[in-house]
Amino acid sequence: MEDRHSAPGEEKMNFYEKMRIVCMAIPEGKVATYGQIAMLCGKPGNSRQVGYGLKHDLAGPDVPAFRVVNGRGELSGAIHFRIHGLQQELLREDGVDVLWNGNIWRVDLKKCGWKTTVEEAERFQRLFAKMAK
DNA sequence: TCCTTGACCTACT
DNA sequence: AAGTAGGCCAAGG
Repeated sequence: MEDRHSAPGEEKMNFYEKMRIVCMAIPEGKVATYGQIAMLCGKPGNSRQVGYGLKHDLAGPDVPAFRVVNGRGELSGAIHFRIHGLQQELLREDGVDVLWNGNIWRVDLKKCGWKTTVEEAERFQRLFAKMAK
């Protein structure tokens, strides 16, 4: 039982459902980090679960997983796409510059990172609360 | 339960 | 720039 310990009125939507909402909101031409998504889901510190969820398709189909990179702008999940090189290609189609540094593909977060505010994060929390009602 | 594994993160060199 | 150390935490064995 999952919400065995939840108090009355407490959040009922699970992490991966929230992940889907947040990922779908990443603007075209921008990228988000695992930590940023975890935070927007109301779970700062759960960045590893974002990667886990994407790897196992727990956020549902057609989520733009290719727009998710690590905190240094590296395409650390590229290896896990069905087709080799797919993430780079999709980002390029998005208009994002992807560079090979001799070891791993990366993007410039300063330039194409999705900038989110605390207000925006709070708006997501209210949305989740409403959806779980 | 305890232990290991990871599409991670920050701080520090 | 790139590498390391320590921390993080859900999942699965």
